[in-house]
Amino acid sequence: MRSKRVTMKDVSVAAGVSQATVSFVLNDKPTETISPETRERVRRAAAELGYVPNGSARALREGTSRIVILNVARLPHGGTGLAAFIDALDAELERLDHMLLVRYRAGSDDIERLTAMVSPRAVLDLDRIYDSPDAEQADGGWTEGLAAHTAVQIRHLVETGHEQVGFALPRSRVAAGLARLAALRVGYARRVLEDLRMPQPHTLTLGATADDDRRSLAEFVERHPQVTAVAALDDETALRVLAAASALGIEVPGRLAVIGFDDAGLGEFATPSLTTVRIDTAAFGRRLARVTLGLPVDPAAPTPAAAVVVRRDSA
Amino acid sequence: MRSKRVTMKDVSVAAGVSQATVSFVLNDKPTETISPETRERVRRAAAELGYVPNGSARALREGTSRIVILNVARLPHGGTGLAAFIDALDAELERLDHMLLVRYRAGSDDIERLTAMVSPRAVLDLDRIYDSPDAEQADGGWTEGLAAHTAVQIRHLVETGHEQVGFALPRSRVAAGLARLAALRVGYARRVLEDLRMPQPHTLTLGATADDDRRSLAEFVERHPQVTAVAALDDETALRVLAAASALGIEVPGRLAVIGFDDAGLGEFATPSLTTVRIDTAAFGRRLARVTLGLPVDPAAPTPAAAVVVRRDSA
DNA sequence: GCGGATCACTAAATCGAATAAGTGCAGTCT
DNA sequence: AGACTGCACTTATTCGATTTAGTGATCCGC
Repeated sequence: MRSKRVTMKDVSVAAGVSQATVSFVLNDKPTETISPETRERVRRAAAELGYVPNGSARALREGTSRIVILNVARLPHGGTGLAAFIDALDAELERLDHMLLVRYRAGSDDIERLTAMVSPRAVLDLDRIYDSPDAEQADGGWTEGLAAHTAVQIRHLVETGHEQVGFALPRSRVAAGLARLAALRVGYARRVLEDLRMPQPHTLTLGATADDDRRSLAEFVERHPQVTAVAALDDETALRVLAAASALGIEVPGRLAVIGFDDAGLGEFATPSLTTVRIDTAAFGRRLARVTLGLPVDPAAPTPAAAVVVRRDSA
Repeated sequence: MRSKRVTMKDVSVAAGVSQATVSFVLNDKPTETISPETRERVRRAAAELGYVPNGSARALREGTSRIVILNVARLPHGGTGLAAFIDALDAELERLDHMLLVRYRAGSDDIERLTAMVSPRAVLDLDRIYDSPDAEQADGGWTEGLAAHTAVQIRHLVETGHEQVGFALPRSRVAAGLARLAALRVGYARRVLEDLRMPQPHTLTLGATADDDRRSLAEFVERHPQVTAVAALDDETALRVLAAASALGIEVPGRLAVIGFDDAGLGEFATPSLTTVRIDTAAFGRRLARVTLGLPVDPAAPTPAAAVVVRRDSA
């Protein structure tokens, strides 16, 4: 029952040509001249036998496999933006005959092991887009987009009349690998406020438990009574602010408006329901796929991904 | 600057032996007799040059790479149990000189592509433990544990005096790939209740929006007034039940107790805070790693992983 | 002191694909 | 007619590891 893998040799025998010819046909080598009839025969034989190229052999010969690794420090808590990003990246890579695999547990030594074991075409980093041998700036517009999207979040607060805003971060998660992302977000928030000639944000750092959150928030509102709205790092953080506010009797959005980031699904079910920013990361994903493989980016593609405020009750 | 990869040949030259000898030494081939001095020389040379075996070459020769794929249908929403499971699986595989990579986007054709491209040692499925060529029942005690853990969840409700319980499922997620897991959980719940000579559970299926949830819950409590507690598929589902109950003015846990599954972190911050089941999945992960690679399972290892009720306010 | 076993290795084949370097043949140019 | 070019392929090498089948040297028994 276990029919062994079909190799190029099998295809060549079936088509009555040499193995090299099969390779030329199947890879559409433009430098080689193969007659249309032979091409057809080879292709048919390959299809009939169900030939699938062996990735290991290919990787050995070419020096690099057709695998792209996405490095994620910790298990992500499903924001829809992240999911869509991964989906799109994956789909586009698949179209380009590559495959996306995700690696948890970052670490520099890990990347070395990874490189040796799978010779990936590139290693991307969710947090910091990692350097690949092919594309120096394999960014795909991510950070650029991050700035734009942070602007959408902050601007919503300003446009709804808030003059002094805060930025909420979870301490534990920041330590666990979101440090860089958090720093970027805070930086962009500062810049947006500067551009709008608004005062800089105060930082609200949550703790490890619900009690910590309450204490932090209580202290925060007391220390900064002029702050009437907070933008959170993500929806989970925002939901924690909501919970703490509810426990403290702080009215949301009356006394304090709260806005999340990267709609995570659960926000809709909170009370008050969470206003957040929904990001169309699919375009990013597709673009990053091409950039990563060193392909030209379709200039007609919509470059600046859309981010819209999902306006619910909390802001 | 870009010093090319160190190969076995390089090591053999440095150690003054043949390439075959290097392979024998580095892989500790028991059938071969190599003198201690030579072994030492080879090892030193390899260490000095920083030799790392090429995974592609190895995979080509051996027919299978040292990569294990964990197939996850959709982006998971970080339960701590899942995270710990993945961490432990990963760590143990690393100890055994293998590597865990995660693949989103399941699908049978995908597995074929995957097999061809990376020749993984095994493909595991978060939902259903997938068959690998080596281990027929590469289960690692997962389903067995799932039964035990579901029992812990249900028993908590029964022990706190509830005579008729419900089981809450999200419709959308069930469709999106948790179908099998959900079916297993419901099945185990039924069995536990049967064993306890309690009535079978009624199913509460949530919808797509907060409004749907409210309607579903309102109908559920009206139809089944005797149900005083619900066990949820996971924490996210439980939090949605909590939100709907709060909106409907249904007292939790007074009128309806709610218990989650696989402590997801956010439950602590809800009001009322979510009672849930915390699972020690690390032992599973380690065990599964060994089973997957066809290694004997350490009999001294604690087999039945512990699951404890994290008792908070909702049940 | 000579056949055979054991030791400590080495040479070479192998995995499957990509590709550089040929090869034979038809047609073209001069 | 002979050299040359282009076409349609094939042969053979390569990637880096594992592994089988040797190969000389030493040791053992009788």
